[in-house]
Amino acid sequence: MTLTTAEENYLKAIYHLSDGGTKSVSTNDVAAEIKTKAASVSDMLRKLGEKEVIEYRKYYGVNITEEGKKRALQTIRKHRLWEVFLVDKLQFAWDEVHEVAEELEHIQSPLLIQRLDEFLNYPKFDPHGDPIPDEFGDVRARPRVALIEMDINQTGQIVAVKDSSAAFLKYLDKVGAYIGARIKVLDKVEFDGSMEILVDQKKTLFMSKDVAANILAIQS
Amino acid sequence: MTLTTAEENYLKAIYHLSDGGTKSVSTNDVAAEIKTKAASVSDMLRKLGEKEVIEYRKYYGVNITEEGKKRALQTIRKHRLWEVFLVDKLQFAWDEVHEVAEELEHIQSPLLIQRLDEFLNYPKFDPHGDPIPDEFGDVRARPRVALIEMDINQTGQIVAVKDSSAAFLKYLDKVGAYIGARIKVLDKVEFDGSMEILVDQKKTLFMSKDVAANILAIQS
DNA sequence: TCATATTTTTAGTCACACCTAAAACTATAA
DNA sequence: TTATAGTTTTAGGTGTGACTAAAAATATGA
Repeated sequence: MTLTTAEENYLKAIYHLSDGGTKSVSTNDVAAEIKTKAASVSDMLRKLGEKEVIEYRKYYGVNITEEGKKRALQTIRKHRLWEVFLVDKLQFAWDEVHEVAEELEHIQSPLLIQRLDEFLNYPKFDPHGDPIPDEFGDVRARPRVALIEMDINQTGQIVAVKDSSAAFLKYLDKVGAYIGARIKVLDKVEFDGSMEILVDQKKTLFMSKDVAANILAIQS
Repeated sequence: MTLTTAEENYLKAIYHLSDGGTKSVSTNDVAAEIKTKAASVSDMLRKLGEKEVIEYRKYYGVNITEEGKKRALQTIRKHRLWEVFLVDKLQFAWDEVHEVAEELEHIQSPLLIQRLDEFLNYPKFDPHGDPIPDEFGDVRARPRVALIEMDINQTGQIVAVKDSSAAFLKYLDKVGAYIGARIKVLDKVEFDGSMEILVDQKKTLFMSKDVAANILAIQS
């Protein structure tokens, strides 16, 4: 059973909205994510239900099935591998890759993905720090905390952002933060929750609590 | 004005069937090439005519316009660059690349193609020896050499004969050589100048130096 | 020239993925 | 509990790109 490009996109959206299949997702939520109308979503949910990649109860939202989860993870794997390719091999900036990867992820060729994975040396994380599922859909999770949760003098490494909008990525780039940067919390201002961060042992960065809440790090 | 994937495929087919825009192409020929029915082709030709990438006179076939030629060459450029990528970087065999490249060629991102071209070191020919148009649609024609001038292990494609007498053409036909055949020089016998040639990756051919001097090839 | 064969176009359908408008259902709060 | 607000579905329609069947145009040959 094959899925069309549109169906793959719906399934991926449902997977993300359901936090990896742990929550129900409403029709309206899917419509907002896909940027389409609720009426179109109803149609599609009926179809995805028939294909048994979701469980669909009218008026009560959807849950993704095991098969659906597997399919969604395959698409996510392809998306993230292509992102690594674009950044590592074609010198794309990390905020330029999403749209292109969105197209590339629908190319149908298991051999292509296998060889691409090999060519990229089996990367485990994409340029945004998100984990790349293996061919069986298994993900190597890394415990991540929002930067704002870290204590003074703690060290770590930036691994991801919550809000990956182009605007936010551009901002990070401008101030000199990036996925992979080694960081140390120099100060937390109690008054407004803002933080002072040392980046790569040399650059000091001031950020509001809103920014610090959007940056995810692993602690070391 | 943008073209859909289907429209790009039609345009590419028309470009090839018309020998680069030098001949008219019939509805049935297009149908055979695209593997669809003549009725579907009629519909599409009307649409491509409206978009002015072909000139369409009902019942009299189509001619590709300058704009159409440019569009077709862009698609061909993308197809061939992806083929180079698949073979050179992902270790695909030459006969495994076509279907995947057929999908990849429709990805819409000028930056992607520019960077891919750079990454591949601006290749001029694809793995089948076909020339890769530059971003303006210009193609570098390849100098022809007599087969006898080629070295052992060199690959290429037969493009013409010097002596085009019926007798010689008949002889070529009989032994299985033809204009367009992919060849590889397996051996050159010093004693009498005769050659051993692999045709289309499967057939081995022995020919005298007189025959080899009469066949023109491009090298790949 | 005229009947016939071949090619091509038109007419009418279908599936897909979207839309708007309206109806149906669920949730909420007085 | 009942009116109403919000959500979701249904009904009906659109454009794309395919299809079949039938009509129309062109080509061919006695």
